[in-house]
Amino acid sequence: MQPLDAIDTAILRAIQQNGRISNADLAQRVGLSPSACSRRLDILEKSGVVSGYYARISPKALDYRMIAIVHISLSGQFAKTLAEFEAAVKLCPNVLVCYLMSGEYDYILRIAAKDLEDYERIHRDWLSALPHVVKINSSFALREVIDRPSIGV
Amino acid sequence: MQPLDAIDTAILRAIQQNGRISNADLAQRVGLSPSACSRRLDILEKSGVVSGYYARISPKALDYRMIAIVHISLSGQFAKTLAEFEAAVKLCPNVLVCYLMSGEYDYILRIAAKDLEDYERIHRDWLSALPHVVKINSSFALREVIDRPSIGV
DNA sequence: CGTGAAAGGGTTCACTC
DNA sequence: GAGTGAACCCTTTCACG
Repeated sequence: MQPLDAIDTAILRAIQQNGRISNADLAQRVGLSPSACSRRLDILEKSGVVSGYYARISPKALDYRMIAIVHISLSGQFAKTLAEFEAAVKLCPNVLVCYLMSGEYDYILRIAAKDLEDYERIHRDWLSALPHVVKINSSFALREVIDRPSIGV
Repeated sequence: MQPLDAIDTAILRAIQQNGRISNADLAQRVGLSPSACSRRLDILEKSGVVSGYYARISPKALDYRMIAIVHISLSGQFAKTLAEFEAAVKLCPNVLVCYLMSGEYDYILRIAAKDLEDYERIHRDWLSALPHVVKINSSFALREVIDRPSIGV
């Protein structure tokens, strides 16, 4: 991937804020003709810099008002242990993010729940049932300060 | 917000996967006429269930290969202390996510960096310079298992 | 990279069931 | 609420300078 110039950067910034902007408007905003802008965007999409377009659904509007951050430790780091855990965690729709980590805990999860009672259900029926888990540590978000879809460019 | 029926759910699922789907295609996919589909989507947007559309930029394509999870403790929980910290953290473009938390640490951050050297720079120039910080704990993602933009509907 | 034009498709009405 | 049909606007995408 060749480095991005100022115009590519401006394109990325624009479509990151508005994924449904038309090519004509985008071109005007970055100071390019529609054809040139379309060519650049095409390259950015085909090269994988733009990996897709998504609608953002507000969790609150769907009545998901709680965000929990959960640290999990497993009984070992064998490949089979990790694979089985990951296959199981992928089945839980409340898990928004899951990272395999270095350090004290093996996994960090971000989980959406409707309320504390809902979280208790998730904890009981999903988290505690995950294979190879030996330690679960939950904490709760009091406020969302930043939530960017990607790095600022 | 009134509860969503099966068609609303199907609409949300579709636009979550493809934010640039045309209303005509969307209508066909959920089994509605274009006009009815447009009306429903309009309601979903105006009521805030759909909070926007955005392009997903691949951090890897921009050469950001590292994800760090950082736990931070402040010297107090006074409103002024939190406000000053949050104002400062918002200025760092590498911070993708920041939550004010209950529990042992005050904040959890998700940070993108190009490599370890880049992360050291961020740690030195940004994190350590944030006001009121008394404790920083960094760990690194070995693998991204799940990263959903929103909850599955 | 910009211009211009052609073609194709999408959105959005008013109206009906 | 949902479907139909048509008009209008806009977008995309060429070939060429």
